Amino acid sequence: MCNITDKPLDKKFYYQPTLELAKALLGCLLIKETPNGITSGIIVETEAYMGPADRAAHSFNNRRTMRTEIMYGNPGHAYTYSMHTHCLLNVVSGKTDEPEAVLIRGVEPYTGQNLMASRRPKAKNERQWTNGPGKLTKALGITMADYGHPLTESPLWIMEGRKIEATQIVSGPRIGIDNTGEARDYPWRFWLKGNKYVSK
DNA sequence: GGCAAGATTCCCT
DNA sequence: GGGAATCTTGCCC
Repeated sequence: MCNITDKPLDKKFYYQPTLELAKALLGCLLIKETPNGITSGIIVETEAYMGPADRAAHSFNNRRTMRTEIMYGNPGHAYTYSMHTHCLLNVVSGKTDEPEAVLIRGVEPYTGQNLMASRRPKAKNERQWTNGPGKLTKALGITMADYGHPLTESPLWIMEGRKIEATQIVSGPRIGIDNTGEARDYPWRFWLKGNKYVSK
């Protein structure tokens, strides 16, 4: 399928429209290097957050704070967000001053399974290592320290992975944003049909 | 400084 | 299915 020593995706990859990027990221390989070793997973589930017009987005109505600042810059950077006891990973998209992002909600383990297992002691099976946005960051060792990191460089990057046919991609409403009015129903969540590492 | 809320996960009344 | 866990951010409710 692919070799982990291959090159990261070029910066140009991130300059496509956010909804296109959310679909293009499916099948790509997300890689994280730590002192303990290297882990990677195939992206199987994403959600698009469409900036100022999207009530569910942190950058809704052009809200600009220390936390959302990275989304106003160039695409292709990591937007990590701390949620309760967990950390979530987004890929910044949209050009400068277009604060859009794609949330990574699920990956399929590819390399470093032993390390993932040790980082996810509560998981009862392999599937529970990475079938959720907070789980996959823990399994891969992604933390708030990765905020703003360019996804074209070590130690956290994305490269081409599995080829995905358009017919394998399914879309539907996003998850966990029930109190955001009409934005709740937008079909901006994308996943690979039948993949068991999809969160729901 | 303080407090409320949150794109979640885990465990149990 | 419901509530606790427990950290960061944002705004002063």
